[in-house]
Amino acid sequence: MPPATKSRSTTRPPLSRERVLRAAMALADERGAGDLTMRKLAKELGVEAMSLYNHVANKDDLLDGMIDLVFAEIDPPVPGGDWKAELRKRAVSTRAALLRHRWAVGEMEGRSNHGPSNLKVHDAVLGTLRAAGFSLEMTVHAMSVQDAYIYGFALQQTDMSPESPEDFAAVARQQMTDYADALSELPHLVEVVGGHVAEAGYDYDAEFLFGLDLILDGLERLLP
Amino acid sequence: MPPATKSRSTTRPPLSRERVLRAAMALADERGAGDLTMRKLAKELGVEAMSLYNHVANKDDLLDGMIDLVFAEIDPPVPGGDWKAELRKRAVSTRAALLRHRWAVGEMEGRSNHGPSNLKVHDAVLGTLRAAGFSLEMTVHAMSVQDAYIYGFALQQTDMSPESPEDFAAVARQQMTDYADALSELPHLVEVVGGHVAEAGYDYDAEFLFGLDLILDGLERLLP
DNA sequence: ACCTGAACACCGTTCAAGT
DNA sequence: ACCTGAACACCGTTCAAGT
Repeated sequence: MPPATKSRSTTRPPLSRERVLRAAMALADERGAGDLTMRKLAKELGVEAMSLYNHVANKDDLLDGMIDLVFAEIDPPVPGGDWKAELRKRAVSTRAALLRHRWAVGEMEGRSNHGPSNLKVHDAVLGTLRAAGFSLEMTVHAMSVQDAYIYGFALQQTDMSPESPEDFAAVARQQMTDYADALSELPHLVEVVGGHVAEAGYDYDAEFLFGLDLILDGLERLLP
Repeated sequence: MPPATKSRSTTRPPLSRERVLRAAMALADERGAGDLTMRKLAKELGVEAMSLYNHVANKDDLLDGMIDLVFAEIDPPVPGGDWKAELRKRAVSTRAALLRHRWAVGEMEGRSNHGPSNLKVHDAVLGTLRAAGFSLEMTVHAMSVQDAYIYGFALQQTDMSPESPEDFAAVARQQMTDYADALSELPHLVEVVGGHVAEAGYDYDAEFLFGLDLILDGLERLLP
């Protein structure tokens, strides 16, 4: 038996950037970005707030790191394969990651430091488009429209909370009675939401795929 | 001359929800959403922070109101006209409003109270699609894909700061040297950014219209 | 009815001091 | 090298008190 050094072996493992980022991600996932605080994060790690600054430069650096962890979860497309299938897979995988970490899309605004995982995914997207035969110019267009759509859809989905088509339908019905007074000026909203969504519901997955395929089909038509 | 009542006529006009919202919008436009603070907003209005609570319920209510002011600036489409032209105009006008108020898109996440101007624009979009001949189901799809694209594009544009194609090209060239060590693993990024964007630049307006027309053309093809 | 002073329970971050 | 206590300059919001 080794001599009992003044050991603190039951103590938490030492802090590291990795551990700080992981804990921050877990905290934001559970309680939302608004509740992510240097002080609360430190408490979660059994440490004082000021210790975090040994591993991240500041809160912005922390968020940059967290966001790149989200990008690390994305399945990058493989250049040279079936380009439409590969890009479809990447889009679905990106949306899934943004749904697992709902705080992410709201924090992406204004951020200019793209992390390595982000760059890796985008390199793969560009490579897939080039291998499919798109010109340099068209490759830029094609990535831009896909990214805007994917992030924008995720932004909208964090907007209204009901998740299942059925819940959505219930909310739609409720709103029809809540807003009753204003509705005389909103005939088309009444027709579409009251007459369709309120009974058919709103299926986020199907809705996402509709737009995604519309865009991918449109791009295919532009191939030389 | 009227009797000099104990007047404070040189005083600021009395507070009102309208005046509070306008001042908040001006402050956020000038200094960004991060600098919008109940205390700073009050100072701007020559008043103490606590007075604001007579006109807005809390900061969230303030942001709801500000966002609806942004929607009020959007040119709604006119149902029954040339549907593609009308929806194109609405998309361009939405992007312009989001560019004038760059804080807005980042604050839209998680918000579930849609204001009257928001509802009015969306009612007009739905009406335009219905008048064009889209089914109820397809109308929902069509609005969803357009909104996702418009908001997502705005989100991306607040990401990287350079505005003109030339500035963008300069940044692209700079990045090619900054990231030099990582670039051996990012061949496609080097090809596209280094070989195209670095000299042609990146034109946000043209880029936006490319994706917008791709989507509108795709929708047209789905008309009965 | 509208405004305010003081207070409460928080923030991110710096800095000198500890081990 | 890593951690911390105390402090600074802030936050949003409540509440009782003023006019």
